[in-house]
Amino acid sequence: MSNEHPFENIPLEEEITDLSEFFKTFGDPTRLRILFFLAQGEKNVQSITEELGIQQATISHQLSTLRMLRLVSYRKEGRKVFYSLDDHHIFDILKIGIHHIQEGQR
Amino acid sequence: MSNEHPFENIPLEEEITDLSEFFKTFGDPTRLRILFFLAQGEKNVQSITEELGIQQATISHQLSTLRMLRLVSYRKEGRKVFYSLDDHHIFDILKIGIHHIQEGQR
DNA sequence: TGTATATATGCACATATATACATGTATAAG
DNA sequence: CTTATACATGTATATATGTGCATATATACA
Repeated sequence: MSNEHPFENIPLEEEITDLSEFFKTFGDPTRLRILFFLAQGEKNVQSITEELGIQQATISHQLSTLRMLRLVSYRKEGRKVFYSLDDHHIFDILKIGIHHIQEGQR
Repeated sequence: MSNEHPFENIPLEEEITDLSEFFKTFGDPTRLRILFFLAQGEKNVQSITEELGIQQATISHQLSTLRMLRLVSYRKEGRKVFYSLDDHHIFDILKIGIHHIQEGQR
């Protein structure tokens, strides 16, 4: 995927805006923890809360952000709500990020 | 790259922190515009300033951020400074991001 | 030396954002 | 209908962040 030709055309204003919102969503430790946990498979809110040891309201707020930016999808089952990563892009970006970080250890 | 097994181990606290800083850097329209421009090849500060039509000081501030997070590298030539994308990861992440955005048009 | 050009940096400020606390809504169970 | 459980949402607030303005540094050139 790398070392190809640059982007055919520089993205439009609107795309830049959307894209920055998209990436911004990865830019918070709590949200990243949620995403990495979801990378293990579908999880409900309670189990996320327990895993991260963070207030339930905080988790819900962040899940709301993740939903809006389409980083996660969800499914209701009774009063539980199960979240999962929205598509493979999310997984790929996390992987590349980790690689970049780990290669950069000085 | 996608649909593989989840991350072997959930990243360490420090990796999460570094990673969120890394992604946060993509989460600003001005920085994204700089990155997309640099994806076309090495550019000096002046040309970036002209391309984006933004204050020189603002560009330098953002380049400083991009340098610290190792999204760009640079090279001095006389009093000019030429910036370029640091490694292929940066390019790849931008590409995946664009794909995600463009697929998501409702 | 002195001046112009290219870039970086310090500081201030307005805005954005993450979290805590309280409360609302929905579903299940008795 | 009442109570408990799972989750979402509203509001307030402290902190982080992007940008503008002024100024500093460095290199080239006269």
